[in-house]
Amino acid sequence: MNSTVTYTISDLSKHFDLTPRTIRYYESEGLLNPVRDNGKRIYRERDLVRLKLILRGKRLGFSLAEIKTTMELYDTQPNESAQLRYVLETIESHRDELVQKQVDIENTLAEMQSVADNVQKKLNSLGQS
Amino acid sequence: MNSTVTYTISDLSKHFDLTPRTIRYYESEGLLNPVRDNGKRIYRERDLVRLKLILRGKRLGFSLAEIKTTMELYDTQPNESAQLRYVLETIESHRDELVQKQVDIENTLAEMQSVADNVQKKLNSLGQS
DNA sequence: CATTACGTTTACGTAAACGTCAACCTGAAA
DNA sequence: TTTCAGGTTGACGTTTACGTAAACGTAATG
Repeated sequence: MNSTVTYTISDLSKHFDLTPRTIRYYESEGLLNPVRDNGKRIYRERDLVRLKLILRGKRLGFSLAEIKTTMELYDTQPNESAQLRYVLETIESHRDELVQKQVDIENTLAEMQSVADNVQKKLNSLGQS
Repeated sequence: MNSTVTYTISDLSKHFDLTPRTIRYYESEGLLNPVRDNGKRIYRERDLVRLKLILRGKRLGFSLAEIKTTMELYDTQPNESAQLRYVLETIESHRDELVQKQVDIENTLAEMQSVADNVQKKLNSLGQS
């Protein structure tokens, strides 16, 4: 009972609201590699996961190249201690970058709230006149 | 006693680690507008603030066009209730987008931590053999 | 059996965000 | 006074992330 679920490119296209062109482009850049059935691309669960990672990376402002190297880093499981240490260092720097973004978001949200408050006050006083 | 602090383009260039070309580009796109002294650009506090906003926006993955319209939105103080309501709506949608990014970051950090834990375990067991 | 839907590759086009000259001006320092 | 460090405006080049169109294959459907 090997119920391997598969998807066509238009399945993914609809589900993630991407054009087929975009999905093929991600493959050409080495971010996806679906199997082929008579030339046609067949996507499996693994590709779905990768696509989600790509889109999340893009939402966070990372380039496809960055997303690729990151996924490769997390995929490969090295055995040499030097390599392992390198992975840890890279994760560390990625973490720092993400924490910086958190700070940026917090500050931006706070500023937005203050602007929104002012606008709301203006709206209230205007409706009351 | 009008102590108006000013900066040259290379001042900003060094302080923000940007090339002059980049700073001029931001101006050409309407994101900055320094005054001129005999043709030369003179930047004041207001420009510094704007530049910080630009860089923060970029760190969060926004385009220069988005950053521009956002800064304009927060700059202008409309008086019509329709306009005020529009500002509130826009802020709301920006907020949603930022909150989504927060979620993305939280999830990413969690996954990174789990990978780091595994790598660390591997490193420990390797050093112990 | 012709059409339609869906897929493929190849290739040129495009917008954004700068990099990289070239050719020029200008004020201060040697 | 020459020289040089720093500034200016074009203008063309480059990378990324796709859009778009052409030309073709294939499988199901009326």
